[in-house]
Amino acid sequence: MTGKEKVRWDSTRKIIDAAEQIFSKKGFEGATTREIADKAGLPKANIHYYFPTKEDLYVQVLKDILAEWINDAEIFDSSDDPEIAFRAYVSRKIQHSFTRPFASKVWAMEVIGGGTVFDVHLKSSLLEWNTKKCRQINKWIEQGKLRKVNAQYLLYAIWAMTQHYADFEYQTRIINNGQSLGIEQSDEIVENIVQLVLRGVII
Amino acid sequence: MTGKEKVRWDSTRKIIDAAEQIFSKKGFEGATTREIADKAGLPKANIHYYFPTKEDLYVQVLKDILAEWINDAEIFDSSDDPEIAFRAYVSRKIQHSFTRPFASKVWAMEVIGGGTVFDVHLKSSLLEWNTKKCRQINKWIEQGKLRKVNAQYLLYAIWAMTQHYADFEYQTRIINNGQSLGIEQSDEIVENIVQLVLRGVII
DNA sequence: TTTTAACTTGTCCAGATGGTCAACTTAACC
DNA sequence: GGTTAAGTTGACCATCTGGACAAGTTAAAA
Repeated sequence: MTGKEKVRWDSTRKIIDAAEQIFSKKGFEGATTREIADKAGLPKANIHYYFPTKEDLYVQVLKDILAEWINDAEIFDSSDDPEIAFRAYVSRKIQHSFTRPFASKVWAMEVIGGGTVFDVHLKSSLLEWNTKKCRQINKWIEQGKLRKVNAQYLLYAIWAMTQHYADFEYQTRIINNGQSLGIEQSDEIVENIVQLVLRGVII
Repeated sequence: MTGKEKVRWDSTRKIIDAAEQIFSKKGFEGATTREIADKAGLPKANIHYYFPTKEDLYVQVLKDILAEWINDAEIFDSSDDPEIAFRAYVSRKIQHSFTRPFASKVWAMEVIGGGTVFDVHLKSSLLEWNTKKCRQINKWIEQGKLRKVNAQYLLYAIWAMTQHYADFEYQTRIINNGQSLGIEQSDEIVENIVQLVLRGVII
């Protein structure tokens, strides 16, 4: 990758990173292209060269995030042992809360706000992901590895708890005396969520 | 309450209700006073008569929500039996997800976005609430009623799971074939969360 | 070297934004 | 019934918004 290719790649990367931060603070409507441009260190017109509209950019940011989550969830199928699978999945998800804190927030804002963009571009990917995971949990139940729980509600519970540490980072920081929960606490957090889940579902 | 008093009360109520909806869709920056006025069925200038600035209105909406949550959590102290207390609290929280769906979303957006307003006006109330609840859980642990768990993380877990059904209603709806989880499912949801919590903490 | 397509950016614009204000109506108190 | 304070509202404004565009620069192909 040289010359123009590299320039294109660098610029889009810079723009998406900046957009992720601004969208995560203000949501789609509240974010301004100027602010995104400033954070990216590029003129506003340049943003519009790579992403014709604000919405195009927003969609790209959301697609990136879902792709990463779907990737995270692959690990769910990595083991036939639900304990290992749950722990691996939660662990990855929590890691990402710390290493890529803005991504999940953009998603959260989009969904909370009613998912206008979501509806058109992301619905089917999410549904597919969800169906697959439910099927896996139900398989474990059939195999007698898990208690007979509602797979969907269990998935929501795991989702909710892991998301919390990313999305509500600000709230947990306030409660933790203004000190961010760092990567050092992540093992503790993971273990806590996993314990709760396992005691709930392992026979 | 007659005449002017009633007028004032009616108008502020209408405005706050409308604001709650708009803020929950667009966040603080994305919401416009015009849109709030339209939803409230009042001229924009009238909004500014009761709430001089957009931020004044926003703060009021957030304060209302926190007040309700603090009220919800009173029930936590209503019983010495943690099982009864947890069930009552989760149940109330989930009820509110259905009866007042916008409130929690405004809060979520504020916190996710970094809590500028939160910081100044709501921090201390939240901290006080949190400390009290942790103390109660720790008391139960000392009394041997609960397993030795980290009270703070347990509180986060309960918080996250209950919030999920309010904040991510849109996502759960998509997954549920476009059909909203109605008040009819609320018992099921409550029982699911409570079971997970109880299996995790009851000795 | 010339040509061409990709990229950059300062400038501009129609429409929207939060908020003001002055003219007005309503209801309560003397 | 007259005075006053509370409430209403259309018109207005400085500023900001997403986006268009034309004049430029860069780098790769001919």
